[in-house]
Amino acid sequence: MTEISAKKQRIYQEAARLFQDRGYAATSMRAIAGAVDLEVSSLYSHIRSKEELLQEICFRTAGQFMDAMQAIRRKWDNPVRQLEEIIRFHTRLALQDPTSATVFSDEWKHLGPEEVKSFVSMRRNYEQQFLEILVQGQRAGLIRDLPRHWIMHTIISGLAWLYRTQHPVPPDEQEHLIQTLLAMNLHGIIKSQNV
Amino acid sequence: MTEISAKKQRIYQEAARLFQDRGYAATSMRAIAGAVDLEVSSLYSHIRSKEELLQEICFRTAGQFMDAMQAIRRKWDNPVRQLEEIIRFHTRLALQDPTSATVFSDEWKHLGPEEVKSFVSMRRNYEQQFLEILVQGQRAGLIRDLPRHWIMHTIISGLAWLYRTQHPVPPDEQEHLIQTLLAMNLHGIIKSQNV
DNA sequence: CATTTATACGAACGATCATTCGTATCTATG
DNA sequence: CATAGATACGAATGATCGTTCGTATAAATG
Repeated sequence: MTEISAKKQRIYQEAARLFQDRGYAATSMRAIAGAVDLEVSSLYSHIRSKEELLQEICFRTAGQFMDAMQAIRRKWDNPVRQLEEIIRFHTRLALQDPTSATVFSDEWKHLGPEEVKSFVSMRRNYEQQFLEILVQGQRAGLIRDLPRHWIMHTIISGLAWLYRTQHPVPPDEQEHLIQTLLAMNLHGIIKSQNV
Repeated sequence: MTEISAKKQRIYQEAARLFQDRGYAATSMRAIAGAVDLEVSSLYSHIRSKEELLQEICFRTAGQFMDAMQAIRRKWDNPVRQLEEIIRFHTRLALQDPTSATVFSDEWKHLGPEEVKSFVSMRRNYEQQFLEILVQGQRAGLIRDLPRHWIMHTIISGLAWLYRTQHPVPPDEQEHLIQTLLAMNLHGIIKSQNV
């Protein structure tokens, strides 16, 4: 019944790729149609509108982030370990689905007014949970007493190049990359330890 | 003679703001005209085209980055100090002109084909100089032997939230923010020193 | 085989886009 | 005052946009 046709999946995939390359506003339905070898009008046999494409990509990715955050907070109680797992998840998702990650991160502002409100609300929820982890880490004396908002934004923003730049990282380097990102975020890039 | 009229400056300023909010493609000349209290056709008494606005913003900001990089490399020879000054400059520019910084960072892909080539070439030059600083720091044993491209992208990307998110930082907090960003990038967020 | 259902298409619609043109007004200079 | 140049405007142009509609074909169902 509610089976997702292969063609529909293909449309979403190509739409995400085009949204990443040119941005939502600069991507025409004609361009999407061309990418999936259809005429423009034929697209509407599969999707309702251009904005539906954007909505699906944004909220599906948002759901993945929310689910991951919840799972991580359930599974571990050490806040530093939780942070590590969050960075792990961001990295894996960015490498596995960079186009969706970019659309999620950059193009959500082109959603309709009510969808934007819903989206921002989800993101605020996510950030709130992130901040709580930092609070716990600081209370436990594990994390430096730096302003938590600045820590959070720097960590999240510092991972954005993974999907924004088109540097493809081979799968066998993925764990090396994650270890490097963890080292940088947790211990910085300076060798000497006199802080 | 080559005096820049106040109205022209105003147009560039409002254009950058709109490009940041809605993106280049989704910003109409009518919206820009409305923001500076003009009719659309009147804009063309001051500027040549919509793309000229984008070009000016992108390449002016690119020039600022290139100049800063050159000045820093001339003034200091300690690579860690050079990195510190780069982070300082990114932060100051992001806080002082966040709209231009966003356009520079996100909207350059809407430049024409030849301008994109020129822009990417400048950015590659900048990144090359950044990498050289990291090489020197690693050779001197000051910077951890992590992959340099990953270090560079993480640092630069980790500063992007300063202009991307609309968190206004009051001027008297600016130095505190810079110190926090330096601490995070150089030494991480973890208290314990057993690495 | 007959009938429904899903998919594809060409043509067209109204809206909006960036830009141009002729003209009017305003400002500064002779 | 007269003239010239800069600035502002309304109207129009051609292009492109997302979407709809009627129809045709292909696939699935009875």
